[in-house]
Amino acid sequence: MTPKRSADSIPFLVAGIVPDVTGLDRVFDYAVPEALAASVGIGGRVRVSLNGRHVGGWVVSLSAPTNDDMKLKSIERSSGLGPDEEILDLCRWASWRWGANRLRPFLVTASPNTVVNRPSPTRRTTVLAEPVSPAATALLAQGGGVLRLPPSDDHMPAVLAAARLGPTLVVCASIDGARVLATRLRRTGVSVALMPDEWAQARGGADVVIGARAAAFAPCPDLAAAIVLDEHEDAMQEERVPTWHARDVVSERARRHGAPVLLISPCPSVVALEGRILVAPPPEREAAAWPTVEVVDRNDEEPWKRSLVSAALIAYLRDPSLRVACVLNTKGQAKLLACRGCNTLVRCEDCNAAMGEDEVGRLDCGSCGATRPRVCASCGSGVLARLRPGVSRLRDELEAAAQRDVVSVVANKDSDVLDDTKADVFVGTEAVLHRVRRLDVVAFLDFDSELLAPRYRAAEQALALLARAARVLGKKRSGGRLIIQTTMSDHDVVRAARSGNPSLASESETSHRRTLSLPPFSALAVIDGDGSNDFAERLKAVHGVAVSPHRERWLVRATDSVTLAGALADTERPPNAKLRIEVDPARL
DNA sequence: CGGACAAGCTGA
DNA sequence: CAGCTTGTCCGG
Repeated sequence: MTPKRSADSIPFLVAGIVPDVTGLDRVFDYAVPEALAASVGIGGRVRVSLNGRHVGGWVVSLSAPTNDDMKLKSIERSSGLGPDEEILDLCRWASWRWGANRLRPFLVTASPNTVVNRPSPTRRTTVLAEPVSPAATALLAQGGGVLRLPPSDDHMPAVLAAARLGPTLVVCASIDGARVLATRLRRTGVSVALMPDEWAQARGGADVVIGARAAAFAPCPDLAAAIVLDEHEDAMQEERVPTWHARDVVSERARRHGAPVLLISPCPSVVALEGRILVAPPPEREAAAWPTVEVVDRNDEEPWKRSLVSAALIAYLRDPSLRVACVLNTKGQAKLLACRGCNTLVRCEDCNAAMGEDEVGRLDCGSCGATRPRVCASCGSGVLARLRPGVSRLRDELEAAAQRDVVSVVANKDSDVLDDTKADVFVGTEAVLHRVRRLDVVAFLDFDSELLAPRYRAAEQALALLARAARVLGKKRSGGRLIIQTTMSDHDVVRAARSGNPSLASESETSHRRTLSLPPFSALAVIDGDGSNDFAERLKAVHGVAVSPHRERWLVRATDSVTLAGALADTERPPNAKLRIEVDPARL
């Protein structure tokens, strides 16, 4: 459409602009001067003057001017490329899907970190590198699905299978993982754009565009296939609102292109599995690809006497030929309580999760929010014992047991390098799995606290933790040992790891979620902030949506994510509300 | 978000 | 009533 220019004061084109200003997510109209008409396109980044200050922004629409547009301010200049029209539309979808009501956070994610004025020309090759995964090839031919690859299996053959189809988007759980894979892919002659730094090359058309979560919004012209590696990882979901998930963004994006998606994981989430084909290796091969798992049953001792340093563990600690990591997650979890009278662990009567103690001395379920008096449910005794030692005491205890130096590995500081040559025994949070190399034994000292964590995804996250350890240890024949200390040796997650068959966990988790109507059998959102009471009241009227109070906030449960997103988008927000809407909450 | 402006509070 | 804080509105 060629706009008419009847007078000099009527702009050549009118651009809808989203300013790059947090807290201000509205579209403002600006005139596109004829001189900029060639360099300003949809999704492009521009500088504009807004209310007396110069700010960046994105062009989200272009239209012919009307007579009302005579007094519009003009765009000052172009400041490079942003998302193309398709990605812009994907941003709109994601904004709707995660109840964001604003576009800016997605536009930031979809834009390069530096000014990119033109795409970098990239050599497009025919990918012929070997080896190619036959399972991945077959699954891609069926339109994609979930590929369960054991923890220490190489991802390259699956990525190469996808790259044979044409331009492929690969989303990894970490930027480090993406970097390693990018380097290996380049060695095979494939052209690779590593996000976020090589945005211009991605836009120019690389064979493989690869990066961490944000790469879900990376340019990838003529997308032919997409892969999400380690779909089960928490890092796949943005932790701030809008809490978008790379799996869901990539799936929607590929669907729009008719491109197949592979969700690859040693322990796929039940959300990933729902409605998708699952391909797993033959059971014997998969079992062999997990390390040897040894379960130390902690039921043998009375709960308050139980040491985290079991006799079985001591044997490994004392073997000077073994490098041992002891994992104890202490971050943000309630202390476990047990009854001194009958040894029963204190659990919620409604949802079975472990209960903690609140400030007023009542028992408090971190999972469903129920509370009850501080009394054992099975024997009525009020004498409860806390089951958690301090980490420094634990280090001393381990050192005494090991009769050699024990290094405690603290949370990931900026210095990712840890001198892991000074000792052979380590203790710390799961960070030890990322920061210590060459381990022979990984011991989860208190796996109950993972299995009973007050989050509805606790079981999946517990298995994810075991998978991470399994990746460090390698296959059974490499001799690594995974030790799980727990009172719940029959738990499906423990059985799944021990038998190297994640279906044992995912099948029971699926039926559990179905029974409790949790995702993927419903869609959840948690709402709080100013105006949330009014907003929740209005949501109650929407068909297919249930609203209930949950720990000082509102829990919204809908039949599915489309209903949920529709309800959140169509329900009027109170004026001046400062709502915080967390769709698909990672923990609940 | 950040600037403009109005309304409310305080102390001399 | 100047000087300051707090709240509300608005941007093209």
